[in-house]
Amino acid sequence: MRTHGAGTLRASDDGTAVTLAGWVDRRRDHGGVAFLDVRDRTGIVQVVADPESNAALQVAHDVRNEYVVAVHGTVRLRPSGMVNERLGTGEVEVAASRVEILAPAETPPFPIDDRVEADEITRLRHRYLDLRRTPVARALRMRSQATAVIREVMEAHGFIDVETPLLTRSTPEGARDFLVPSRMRPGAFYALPQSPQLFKQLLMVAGVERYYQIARCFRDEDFRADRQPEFTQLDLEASFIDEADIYTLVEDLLTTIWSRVLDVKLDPPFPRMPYAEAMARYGSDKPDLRFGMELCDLRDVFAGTDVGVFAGALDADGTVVGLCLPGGGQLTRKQFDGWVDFARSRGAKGLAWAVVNDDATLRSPLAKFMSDDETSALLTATGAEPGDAIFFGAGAVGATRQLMGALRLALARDHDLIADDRWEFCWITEPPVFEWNDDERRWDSVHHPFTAPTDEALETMEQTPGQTTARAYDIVLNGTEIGGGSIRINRTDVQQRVFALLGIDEQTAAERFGFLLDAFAYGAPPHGGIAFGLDRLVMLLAGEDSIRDVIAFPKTQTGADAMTGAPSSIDADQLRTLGLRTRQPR
RNA sequence: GGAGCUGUGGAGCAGUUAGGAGUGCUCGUCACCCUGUCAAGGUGAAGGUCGCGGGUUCAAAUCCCGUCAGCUCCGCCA
Repeated sequence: MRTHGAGTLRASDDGTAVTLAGWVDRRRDHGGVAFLDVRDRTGIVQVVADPESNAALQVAHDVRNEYVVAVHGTVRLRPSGMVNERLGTGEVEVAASRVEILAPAETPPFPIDDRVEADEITRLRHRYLDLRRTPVARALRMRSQATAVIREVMEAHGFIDVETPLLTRSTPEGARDFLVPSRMRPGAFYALPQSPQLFKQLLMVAGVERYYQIARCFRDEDFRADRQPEFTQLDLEASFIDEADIYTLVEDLLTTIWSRVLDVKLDPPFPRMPYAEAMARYGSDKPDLRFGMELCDLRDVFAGTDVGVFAGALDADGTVVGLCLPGGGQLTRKQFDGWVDFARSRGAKGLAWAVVNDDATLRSPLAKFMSDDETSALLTATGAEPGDAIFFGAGAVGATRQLMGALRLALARDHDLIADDRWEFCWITEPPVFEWNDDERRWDSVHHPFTAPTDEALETMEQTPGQTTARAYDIVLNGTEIGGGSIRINRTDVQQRVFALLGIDEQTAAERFGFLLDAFAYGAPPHGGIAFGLDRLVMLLAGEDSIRDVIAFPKTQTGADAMTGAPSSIDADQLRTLGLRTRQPR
């Protein structure tokens, strides 16, 4: 149907007879001559219809934006001085002998224009039009490139792609499941997988040794800019490996992706930071290392202080955390109040602040309670200079660090302190195995119940569950967790001890994971793996702020597909077939 | 479950703080004119339940209450 891509034509094609087909990106009609910018997936080229070919000119008068046309003509160099340097094809144009309308088009509900960002809901309702725009199309291509490189690298390392079921068994742990009713067994349900976790471990027992899959996963939880109910993981698992093997493999994979997709050279190995250190220095298990502003432990500075809130926190075995904002002395009282509100909205009782004066004294609501020794120790500890602001959080250790970590990010964003041209990868290692669930009064898994504790932690696991470190790792890029995994438990005795701590008795374990435990009885190799959030990875590659921008047909925050109208009600027959009845929603 | 922001011709915005006639800007659309534009240009025209419902008021896009939708965040996401 066509001989060339519109965007591929160059001066060297001068004189070539071509047939193009694509959409009319824009028409400029001068009456006696008309220009059509014709767009296809390769780009845009200018087509000229002039009186030398009256038939073409007549059709050109009739076409409108987004009409689908075929153009027969000849490539020629543009007259001197009329080169368009913003177009790859700017040196040439196609002199049309014939223009054929393949399909007319309504005026689109929003401009198909890279410069205009229409309302997101309008774009999603007509996603097929939104996808015509360059930025969105570019993200899809980048995603395809990334998955192509992933397959290449994984195959080169001897991994094989194995598909696992989408209709599987519900597991009450973790995220809420999406459920699918069974017609054959009314009242019974499949669950869509939250991840292929159990299957990939079974593949290890099966002797696959090296598995990977680009797998769709489903979690019925609330949305964020980087969370959709269905998303894609690069999932992998290998036998007879340890953490170092995973790090090497992943660093090779990511380095290759960045090199091939962005032509950016990364510099592995990536830094590794124990979880406890990340929490202490950044108040986050996914620190953004593109800027400094580390948290500052002020417990020593304020030991025995007269500042009431600090003393109260320290007496209760809590902490005082400082955070220095360079140049923050410029903030107005109202702005400081705004950050206090920020802290309160995140559940903190308050947030204190101080500005460092030129003479190294403090301007602060708390200044009159602080001794000179405390002030100078504070400046030394935080490294604050005159003109800087220091924020203080006080309270329970975990919550305070988390609050100050969130404040660190928000302040840096607000003051544009984040270098957006950097790729700061980081491994976060040895997170806790268990976390205390205060509501349920029990220990929960941080990762999942098959995560192996470190050898050292294993000895004291029962005495101090909260301090048990895991052979687990997350990989973080620019403050976004892009992947996480662990070395799994392959010894029955260890698995039983972990279940015991989690309050999962033998019978419950058998009901929920019996098939896995049975399998492990037949010779389970040491194994481990990792899963990447592919959407997040591509989001960062493409420089986007939301994974919706790298998913062809994403859902809105209430789980709706603005285009198809899903989820929709179903008719009574379908319900009857499945043995279901719906209740009137209130 | 909770907090915040947004909703004004087809698109993007201003107008809301301090109530006074659907007021304005840029683009698009339609008609006519136009032989070198590339965000073409010129002349003219059409196009509005100010998200929806209720309230206050002589009078509401503007104030109040409710509600819907979108987005961001907290909780949630082994």
